[in-house]
Amino acid sequence: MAERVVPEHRRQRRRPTKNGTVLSERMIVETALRLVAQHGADALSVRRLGAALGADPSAVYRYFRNTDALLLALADEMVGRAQAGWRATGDWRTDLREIALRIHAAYLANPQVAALAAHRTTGREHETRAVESILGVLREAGFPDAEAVRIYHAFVDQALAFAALDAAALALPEPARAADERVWHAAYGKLSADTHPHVAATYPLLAADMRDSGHPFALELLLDAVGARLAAHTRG
Amino acid sequence: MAERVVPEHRRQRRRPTKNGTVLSERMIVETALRLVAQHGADALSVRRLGAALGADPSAVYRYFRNTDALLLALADEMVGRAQAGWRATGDWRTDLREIALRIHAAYLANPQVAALAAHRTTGREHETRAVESILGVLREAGFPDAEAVRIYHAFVDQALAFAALDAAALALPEPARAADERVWHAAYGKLSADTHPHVAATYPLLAADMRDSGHPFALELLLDAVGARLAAHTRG
DNA sequence: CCCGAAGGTCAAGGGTGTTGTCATAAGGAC
DNA sequence: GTCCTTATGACAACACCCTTGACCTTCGGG
Repeated sequence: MAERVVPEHRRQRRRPTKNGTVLSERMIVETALRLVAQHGADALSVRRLGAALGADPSAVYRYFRNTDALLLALADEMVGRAQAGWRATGDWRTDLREIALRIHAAYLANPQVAALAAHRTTGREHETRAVESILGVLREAGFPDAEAVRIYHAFVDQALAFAALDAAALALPEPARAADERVWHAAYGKLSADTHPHVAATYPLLAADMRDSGHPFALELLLDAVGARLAAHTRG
Repeated sequence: MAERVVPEHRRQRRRPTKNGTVLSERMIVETALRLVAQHGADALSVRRLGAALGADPSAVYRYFRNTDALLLALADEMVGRAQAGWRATGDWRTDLREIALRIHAAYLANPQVAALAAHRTTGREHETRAVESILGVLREAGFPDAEAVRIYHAFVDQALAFAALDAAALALPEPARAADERVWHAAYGKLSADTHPHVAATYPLLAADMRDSGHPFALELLLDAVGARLAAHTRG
């Protein structure tokens, strides 16, 4: 079949589909995100996407080489939405917290896509801008380059990892998700103090705490540690 | 079809398959892990599992209600392998570090399964024992219950989240994985100092650092922060 | 030794991504 | 305004997926 995909900026002809809609990369990405948001995780199939677009499924392959390419486009779109409107305040701690929370929120808004794409490196426009922003916050805070890079890496991976973890839990098919939640009461509530003394002693606190994400607190811990290092650098 | 699955401990009859093998829950779990380890992520299908077992694919459904139940069994097996032989030393920092690194290693040993199951709560034997161990380390270090629970949550979620993130990257089909790695040189190496000054200034450090996991350093940061809190508690 | 039923097998239904081929309309050339 | 090229949408088919209902064989308790 040779090469089917023509880069978006070089497209000239736009032949409408059978029922009149005119396709484009942008339109496909938006339709896919909407599709996944409205119906479950399993809704993202080329066939269903075709149906939602009012086109034959195979038409999608004129715009994306395969489903992986489509996924990367969806991922970068999410990163873009996470950054929309963000501006540095000059206070590194405020800025980093805001960035992490925005990433988390944007990913959770499309959990199905986030679960599939959070660990990918796209190198696309929105992603590179995010990297630039975070590095900027750290270097301007006063970290030497090597340390800024190490902290950047830990920080961004932690944000993405938690986003993926929480998104994956949300993206679960409903029966599995509900079952996982019940486990905290069903299994952990029944453990005996003889075999599991620490769980038994803290069970009510545990069941309550595990209902929410561990991300905000883990983020504060990371910021604490980063702050301590910064103090050491600026003192030294 | 009524209820097909008989709990393992109540099985009495064991009818051999057509080519002579005798099935069991344990054997299916081990075969599945081996299958996934040897061939890629996509190797885990009921059909292929049936073939590897020397049985009709549908025989698996006599042991697991569906593929999700099988996945949870695989997940708990991994948690069990992570803990095998672990014993507390009495030094909380050493113990927590060891637990996190073991989880990370065990999950990366079966990346395909880890990527699918790291965020699940099974409530099974190996998982509850791990929870007990971690809570024990924190409470015996001197944290009051409420704080121990919060730190437990952040700690374990961070370990699982990084394990899932790194596993997912490893589990990628080879072409996609290689492409993601190339991006750090191809895309980020070409960014201009005009538009991305911080990336341009740190690019060699960045490309080198991103080759490895951010987990070890993020873990040390978390342990630093936990240590600071512990000092505050024991002083107060 | 018999017989109930556990458990392996078979076949089918309804999904999936992907690709080779075909046909049609868009838009440049004249 | 007409023609021609070719981009692009449509169609059909392949090979795989999970799951289930019905069937049948063989195990093992009485």
